[in-house]
Amino acid sequence: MTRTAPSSRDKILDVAEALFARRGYAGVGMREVAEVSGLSKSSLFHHFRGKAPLYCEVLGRVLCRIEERVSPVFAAPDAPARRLERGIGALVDALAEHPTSARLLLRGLFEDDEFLLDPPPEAEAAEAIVATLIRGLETLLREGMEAGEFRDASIPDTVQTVIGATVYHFASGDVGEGVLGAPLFSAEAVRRRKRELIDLLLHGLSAKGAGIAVDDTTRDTGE
Amino acid sequence: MTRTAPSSRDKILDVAEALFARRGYAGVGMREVAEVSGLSKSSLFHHFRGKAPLYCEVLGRVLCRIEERVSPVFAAPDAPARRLERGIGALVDALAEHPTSARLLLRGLFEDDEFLLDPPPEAEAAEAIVATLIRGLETLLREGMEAGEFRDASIPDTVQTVIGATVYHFASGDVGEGVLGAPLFSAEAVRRRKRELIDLLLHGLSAKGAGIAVDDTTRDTGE
DNA sequence: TTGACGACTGACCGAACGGTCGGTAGACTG
DNA sequence: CAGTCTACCGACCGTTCGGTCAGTCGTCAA
Repeated sequence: MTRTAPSSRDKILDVAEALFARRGYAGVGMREVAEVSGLSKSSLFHHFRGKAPLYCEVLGRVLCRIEERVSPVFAAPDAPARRLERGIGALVDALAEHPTSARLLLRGLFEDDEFLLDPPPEAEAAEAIVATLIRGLETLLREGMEAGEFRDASIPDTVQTVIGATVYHFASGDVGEGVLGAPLFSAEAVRRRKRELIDLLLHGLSAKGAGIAVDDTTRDTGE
Repeated sequence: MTRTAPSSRDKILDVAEALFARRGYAGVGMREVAEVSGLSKSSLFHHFRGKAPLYCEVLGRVLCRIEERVSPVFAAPDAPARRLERGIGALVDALAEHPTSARLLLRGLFEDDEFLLDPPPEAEAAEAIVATLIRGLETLLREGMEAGEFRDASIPDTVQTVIGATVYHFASGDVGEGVLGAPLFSAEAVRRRKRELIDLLLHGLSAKGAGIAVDDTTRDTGE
């Protein structure tokens, strides 16, 4: 793990991050990374053992940036509802800060199939961060329910919903901008996203009743 | 547009759907599709003009299956809340019916960058279906707000949340199963997902107040 | 019987892929 | 000044990519 002068190695990581986010692991060639980085292809193999380790390191960097912001909030001494609120805010901020992050994350989620056989050691660090973040959100929700702040919902499903509603949104690209009719990453759009998400979750998880009646009879149609 | 005997052409589409869902557009070669289909690679080019048109047709097929189930529900004469409830149910059922659908959709969302230049005509049909579904959900939400059933939330953001919470969930693969601690597509998991999603949305969008107070002072930290 | 047609194939093409290798230039150390 | 180390490069390897093409085979209408 030689620490090269930050310039070249970091430049490669930056370029690779942008390209992998746009076209995915299989869609990006080392030649292209080299070209955009202003280095020769051989030099990439000097800094990284191969394409897969490079990809995993890019993914790990993104996950670190997110964990740095989110984990402290989850671990704060506030009430669960307040922690959830600030956690969502921190997650949204983290995803909005680098427009590549959400796409990279979502793509990484899919593409770990290809790394299941022969996984580079860099992949473990990434997996660990994901696990930490998920566990943090789980315990936050559990504490909120035990404290009577949240109603009794399925914790795993709520975690999935939070991930989907945050990561998908900032990964949705042109489709998302079509829905919004405006840029995804403008300060205003990010602010609104944060507010809408928090409002929906705090309303939706509120222990005090007053939802809309649910029609149980039609719930299991289909399949 | 020659309608071949359904066997070979459909077999190719089935195989391509499974492979593209697992490894994405760039990650799948025509050779592999041919091999699994039990045909020679040349035969693929007899049935489809190339890789990109094949991919777009696969995507269109998936979107058709979903639209068939969801659109009638959106257009039903029920009250908005009831339509939303049944629409979510139909969407979840449609995504759960073929485990490849959600992944394909999400991947397709990312990869349309590569089709922006030289888009095959098959791509337009897919775009149109997406637009129809989104418009259906938008008008449903608008009507619900105008009728006083839903509180005044951002319609585009709510659409994004619904897409994220449904499509992401069923596309989340191993990560999702790790969160759930159980299979994603078991009848029980699908039933629970439907219930949790509907509960959260109907609670979260309810016009009758009673949410958890939101702390405005800490809302715009970060960035 | 013939001819047209759709389904299908094997051989082949140029380009791009990830990765290796031998070597060079410069900085730093003894 | 010799030895070493790091950053970097051009040339090259075997493989695989999407795609083309000439041609075979069976079917069916005239």
